[in-house]
Amino acid sequence: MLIADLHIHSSYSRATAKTLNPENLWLAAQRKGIGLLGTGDFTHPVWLQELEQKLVETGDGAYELNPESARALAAEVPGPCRAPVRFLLSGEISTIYKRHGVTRKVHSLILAPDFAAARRINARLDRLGNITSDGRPILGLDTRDLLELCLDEAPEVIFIPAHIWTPWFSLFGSKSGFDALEECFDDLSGHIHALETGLSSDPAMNWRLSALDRYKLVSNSDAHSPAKLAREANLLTCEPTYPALAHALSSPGGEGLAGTLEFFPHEGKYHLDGHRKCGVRLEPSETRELGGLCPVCGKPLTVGVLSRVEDLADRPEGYLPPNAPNFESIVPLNEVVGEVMQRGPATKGVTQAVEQLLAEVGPELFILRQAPLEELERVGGPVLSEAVRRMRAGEVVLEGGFDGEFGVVKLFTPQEREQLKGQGSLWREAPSTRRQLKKKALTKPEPAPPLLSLAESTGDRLNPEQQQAVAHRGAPLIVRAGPGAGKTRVLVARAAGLVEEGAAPGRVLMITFTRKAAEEMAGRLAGEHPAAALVKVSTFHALGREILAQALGRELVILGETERAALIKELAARFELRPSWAELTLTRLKQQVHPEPEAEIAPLWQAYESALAERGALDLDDLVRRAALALEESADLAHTWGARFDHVLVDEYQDSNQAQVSLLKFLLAGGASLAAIGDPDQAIYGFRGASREGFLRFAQDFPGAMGIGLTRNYRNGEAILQAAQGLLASDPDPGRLSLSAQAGPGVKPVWAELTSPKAEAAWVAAKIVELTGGLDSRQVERGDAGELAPRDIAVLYRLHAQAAPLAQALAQAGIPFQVAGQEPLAETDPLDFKAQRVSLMSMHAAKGLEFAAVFVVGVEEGLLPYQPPNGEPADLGEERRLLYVAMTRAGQSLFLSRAKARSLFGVGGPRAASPLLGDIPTGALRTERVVSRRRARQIDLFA
DNA sequence: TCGGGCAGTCTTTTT
DNA sequence: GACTGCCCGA
Repeated sequence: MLIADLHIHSSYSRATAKTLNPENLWLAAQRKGIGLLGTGDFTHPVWLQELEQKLVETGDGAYELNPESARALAAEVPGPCRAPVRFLLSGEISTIYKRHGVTRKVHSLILAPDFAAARRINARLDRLGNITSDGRPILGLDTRDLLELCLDEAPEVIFIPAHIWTPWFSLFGSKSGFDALEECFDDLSGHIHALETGLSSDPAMNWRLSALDRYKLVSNSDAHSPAKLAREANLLTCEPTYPALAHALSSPGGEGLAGTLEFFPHEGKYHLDGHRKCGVRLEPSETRELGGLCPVCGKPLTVGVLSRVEDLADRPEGYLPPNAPNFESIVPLNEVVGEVMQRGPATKGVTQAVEQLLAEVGPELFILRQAPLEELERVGGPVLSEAVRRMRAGEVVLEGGFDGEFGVVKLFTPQEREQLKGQGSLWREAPSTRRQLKKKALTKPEPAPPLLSLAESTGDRLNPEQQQAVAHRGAPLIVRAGPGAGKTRVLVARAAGLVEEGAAPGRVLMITFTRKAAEEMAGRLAGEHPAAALVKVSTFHALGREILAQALGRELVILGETERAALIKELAARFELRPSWAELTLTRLKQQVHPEPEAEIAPLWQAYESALAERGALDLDDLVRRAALALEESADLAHTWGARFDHVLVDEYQDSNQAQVSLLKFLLAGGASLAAIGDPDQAIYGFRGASREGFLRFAQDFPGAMGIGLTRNYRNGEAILQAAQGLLASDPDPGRLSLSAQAGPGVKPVWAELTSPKAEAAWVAAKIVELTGGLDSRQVERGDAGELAPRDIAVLYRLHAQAAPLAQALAQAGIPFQVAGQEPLAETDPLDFKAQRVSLMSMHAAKGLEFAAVFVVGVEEGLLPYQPPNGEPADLGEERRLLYVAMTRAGQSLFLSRAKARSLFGVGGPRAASPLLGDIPTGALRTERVVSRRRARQIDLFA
């Protein structure tokens, strides 16, 4: 019989023993009696490298410690324990992602057939996330997609959902799992053959689900230290090779896998239900009676494994399937001896006694399972043999674990201990009074924010104003819509409505400002109505390009951004002008169809234009302007494009500039209808020639215009909206709409002041861990868990230069993230577009997006409003709107923060809070006092 | 013609 | 703080 423990961790995983290296694993495996051991953490490149150096292949994907090391270490293995140890490459991956609107956190055990396959899988994972920060990496990837990736790289991969019943991180977990395996793995469900039952459940509990009949049940230790190896394990009758194991775990018959060694499930940390903080432990029936709520704090209970099994079970307790594999419940030897000696399982005396047993009897699992009781009595005394007998017979006293608290298994009653006292060699040790473990006072966690509806609008129905905007026909329409008012929804519904009324979809034009917005819009249109998918969606730039290409009869040569900068730099030097100023000024000029360059720029303007002409090239800004010019110059062209569309819709109208409006007028010349939507309070592209005034001038540009206001905000909690609207009040506008929050009161935005950008980044990372409900179980067990997925969270900054420390802190915390606009450096993976991560992006880039939680960092003087060194004075109004945009991205939670000192472009020193902060009404924010970590540790020590 | 040293510069974005 | 471009000496 071969004992296999396939799920362990290395020292490269969080909260694991530093001694977890190949040599110590080899030693520990023999002491336990394990013949086949997973290496753990093969996804960690450094660990994998160490394994490659220290292990040699024995053929068929199994490895052993190199002979030199084995010889050198042999003396350290107690004689009766010496036996061969084979390794298989194993690892665990944590996926955290949103599926069907619910945050899912699932752990998967993966066995790779050989080093080459492990490296292939790692190469793919490396492109999708951070696999170096932790031996058990966290990826924002759907578990199904992870399986697909593994199958792509190694079709023979063994993929096992890990500890399937634990509440926080598992396939069937009550907090973030699924009700059926197929919900998780979809079309790839057939590739799953085995399930890991975890410490808190045993096979008997799993047999109660007929849905699991077709799966092999395996048990592993998930050890974080050598001592915990094989606390659960598998009994194999097959050869110690990868293919043999793969066969044993997938063959429909029983061959190969004879059974498992199990914890008493009660001893697991999540067997029963309850609240650790409230001291409430409940049986499943009690939980049901209480409606799942804690009788002390009233919040939802942490529902444990037993409850969860009962919820999904379709068979009664005690059901025994035909040909049920065997399983044995065991208690770790140091716990057995600890109880015999009335000492803690990790105390010196117990350790010595265990050592003696290993040296005289054999490996731990042999002692627990097979050693003759007489022999145990001879070495350890009658109490020990009686303890082991009871364990083998299942005569134990159990106290179920709950909400992260381990359960207790007792072999003796106190009276028995008295009676047995004084007998046997192990018993001679004087019992010490058990020290009461002093529990650290838990910091009181903040109340969990009430979940707000993030729905963009009220279900399927449009509100009356939205409806009016959709149904309006005739005169040009301008819709002024605050954040979260359902702009996109109105545009999509309007376009679809026009098509349904009989408009030819190809003659309906939807204009956006970015390609991303265009793509999203096209997707939404396709979802709304099959014919609406044919509506033309384009950016102003793409449209200009199309018009110009037609006018010129050829494809355009467009000067790249770097070439343009180089050219301007060259010319600026010739005319003794600052290149950055020249670039900006040229761009601004080109936002008009007929620019009038002022004297200072005129020579450069002319030189630049002739340089372009010489190359037969255009720059980006030319696309719209030149298209408008071409339409002015050619009546034919103007006629063609004036008749091209029957309906034109424009998104984000506050971003349009004079050249774009001019182009728009040409498109409407043949009588097409116009509907524009936007929010002048979100005009943040003044540097590109767009101004809020352009929006307010709509009625002059398009006479007879009809205006509609959308005032119901479906995105932000009321507290967030109030703070944001308060900010704007410093910039009065009689036309401004007063918005009403539909999503409930929500919680106040948080304001925090940190000492440095690094401290600020660390604070953000810690908050994100909280919001996602912890990324590992230790974090989860600390308190109330948030339920956001990484993709629900964004960190917004004024300058890209702020991204670096944030990225570093998030990487360190193992949070999947992406920095917008600087991805193409690394090779992209086909699964990249599906990966879900925390977004780090500029406030500008965040316009039009929404997130459940938003961090606005660097709310500091000089940074917001940004004051460029020796540049023009900042446009306070525009920067205020920028902060407004940033704040209104947040649905549930908004965090504003600053560093008290920051060095920007080399100049360091203290920095005040942003003057814009003073525009937010006092009381609209909740200031969070942040204690630095060093200080916090001191307080902790003296408490 | 090379390279070391020094001064000047540093947003936000569109195909 | 990091990069570029320019000047100057060898």
